[in-house]
Amino acid sequence: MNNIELTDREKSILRHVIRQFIVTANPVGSRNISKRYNIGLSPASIRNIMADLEDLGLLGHPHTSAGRVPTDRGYRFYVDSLMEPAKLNKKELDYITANLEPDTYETENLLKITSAILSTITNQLACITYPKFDNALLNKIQLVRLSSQRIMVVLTIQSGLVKTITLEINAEIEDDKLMGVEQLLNERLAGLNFQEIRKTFSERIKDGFNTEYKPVMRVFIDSMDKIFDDIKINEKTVISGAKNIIKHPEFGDHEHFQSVIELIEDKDVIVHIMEKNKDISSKDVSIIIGGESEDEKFSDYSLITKEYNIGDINGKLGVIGPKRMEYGKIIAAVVYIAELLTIELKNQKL
Amino acid sequence: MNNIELTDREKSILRHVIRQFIVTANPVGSRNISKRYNIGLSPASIRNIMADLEDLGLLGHPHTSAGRVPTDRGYRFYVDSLMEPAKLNKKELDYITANLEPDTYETENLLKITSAILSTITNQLACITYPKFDNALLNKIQLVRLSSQRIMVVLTIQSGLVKTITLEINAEIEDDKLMGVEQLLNERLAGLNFQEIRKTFSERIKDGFNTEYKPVMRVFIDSMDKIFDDIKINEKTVISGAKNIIKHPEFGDHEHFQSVIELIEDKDVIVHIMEKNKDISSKDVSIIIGGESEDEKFSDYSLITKEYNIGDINGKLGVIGPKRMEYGKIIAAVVYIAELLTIELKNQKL
DNA sequence: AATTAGCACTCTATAAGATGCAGTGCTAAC
DNA sequence: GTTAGCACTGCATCTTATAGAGTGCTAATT
Repeated sequence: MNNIELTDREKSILRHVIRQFIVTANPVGSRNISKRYNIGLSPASIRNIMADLEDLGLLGHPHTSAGRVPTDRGYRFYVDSLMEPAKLNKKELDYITANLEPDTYETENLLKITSAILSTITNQLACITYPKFDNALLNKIQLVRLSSQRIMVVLTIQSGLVKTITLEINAEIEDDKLMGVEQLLNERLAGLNFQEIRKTFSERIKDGFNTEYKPVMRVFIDSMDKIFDDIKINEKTVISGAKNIIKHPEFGDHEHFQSVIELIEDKDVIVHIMEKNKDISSKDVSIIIGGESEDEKFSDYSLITKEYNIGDINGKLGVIGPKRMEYGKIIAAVVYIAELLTIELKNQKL
Repeated sequence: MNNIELTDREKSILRHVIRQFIVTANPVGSRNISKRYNIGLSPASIRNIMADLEDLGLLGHPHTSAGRVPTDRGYRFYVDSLMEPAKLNKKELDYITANLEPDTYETENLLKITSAILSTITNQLACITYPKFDNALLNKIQLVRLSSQRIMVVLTIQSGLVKTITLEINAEIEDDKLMGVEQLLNERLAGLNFQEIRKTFSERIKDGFNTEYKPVMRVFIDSMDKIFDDIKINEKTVISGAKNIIKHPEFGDHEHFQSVIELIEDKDVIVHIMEKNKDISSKDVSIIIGGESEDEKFSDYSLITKEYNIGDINGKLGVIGPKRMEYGKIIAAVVYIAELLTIELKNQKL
């Protein structure tokens, strides 16, 4: 995909420009580089190289007499070939351990806390999706009678997470019938994943349909989507840290400010971008830079995400910020927290 | 509390100033009023009256040669004595009916949708708290075995709402003991409210403590807070509509922008203010204007809230915006939606 | 006695210059 | 291939000028 060949000197200049721009947020000039790093080249030579890099589409100009600014392609090259990996420092690690205690919270709250931590450490927006139940393996179904006409369906999945759904039934159901249905459902569905159950539910239980259980089964058929459908991710996705991200100089004007608000309130854009590149080997960190997202609204941002796992199910967490972000550091943070979450949640008897 | 006596003429001028300021967001001058409303007074006379109103603390000046601006006291007088009640128009009513269908959602989602609607109609921030379980009357407790060492406690309250908590037990519990405990708990606790249960739990079940149920009972004692404690309101409170509120001219600069973000991300300020005036007859609309909140961070905002009820429990919903808001209209919206929610939720067999 | 016209004054917002600066691109010299 | 030199460009910032909206006070008017 990225078959650009650069000389060592070009790489060095490109790296300096991007590094410098990430730190200062100002277009980087030739003189600046020549002086700051004693690179053994005059500003004029650096200008020539910069011009070449611009021809290659790696750098750009805001206007004639401004310094150079990385393009999306420039960032991409930097991330793929130039950047050296970073590590979290002691202070950051301490902050995480001090604040993240997965076993003390219920899942939803854990997500909020994790997101807040990730955001604080990176000084960007953080987001985290609720784990997807699509691949969840059903351990068992239990039916609890709430009142004469309402039952609660309790689904336990292999990882130990529990999902409950309340069903309305327009008829009195005797206790023994309820237990019969419970047993039937368990026999037919236990061990399967939700996706599979959705596809083959009617088929699997159709013989139970012509028995005394019919009225209850009907309710289950009707509510199947509600019970086994995946959760609506963007309702459960947490995005936090607006107060961090708006301090960056790119959000000085009203327009960009508004764009942050939109990003946070309509989670669809972010969730969609996070979901999109699912075909990319899902264990790795995914990095999406500006226009690569193919979403106009996201063209000023970058997104770094990674999967985390809770037994049989998984979600994603990530960081969103202006393209001018410290990729190395943020990747380290995302990876660290995703892995921490995965390990801790595995140890936890959910 | 507000024993200011004004002449009709003063009232009229004050009303005009506030009305005008609410619409235009610019300090209102004497000439402006004299021309716009043919009030039969020259600018000079109006200036005299304005000066009087300023002495009374109802109006203020941003600087010497600017027009007048309402003070908190001015708004308060307006809201209490000057404003005439407004009604929602057909378009707004239609919008609400088209979007709010309480019986199709689970509670948490319903809150989100309600908040979004309220925000759209008023063009301000909307917020809504999860109903407080403090006064909830316990209907019954059910214990569901999730695995050998985990049980789910299902609490059904009178209104039909259900709360579930998962407990970890460090010992194998036989089925019959579980059922015995369930029965015991129901006998002792059903019909009481959560607050009462919290206070008297150990007392009420202490005789069950020296029986074969001891190990299970111990877990209940230890987890009592988790089970019967009130939900942490600010975790469940929904605030939405930032994209509406930031369009108002008062949020032109960075500082005010940041203040909105803080308000949304740290819900504590809002939740605290909403909770504070609970002693005021809780059925009525509550209006808090700027400094009346006694919170520095809230001094530029007003808050209009009302209670809504789901059977035995209740929450609050409200609108937050700059003090320069259309009080009449927003009160109408808050009242209407709170009542709609209450009625609809009553009809709903939860 | 209340109202109004007139006027000097104040503060702000906006536009228009003026100036400096950072940086480029090109050419010619090294 | 590299660098010095130079003309040029666009932006940011500061200053200054100007217009406008509004006040407060005083004196005239009703």
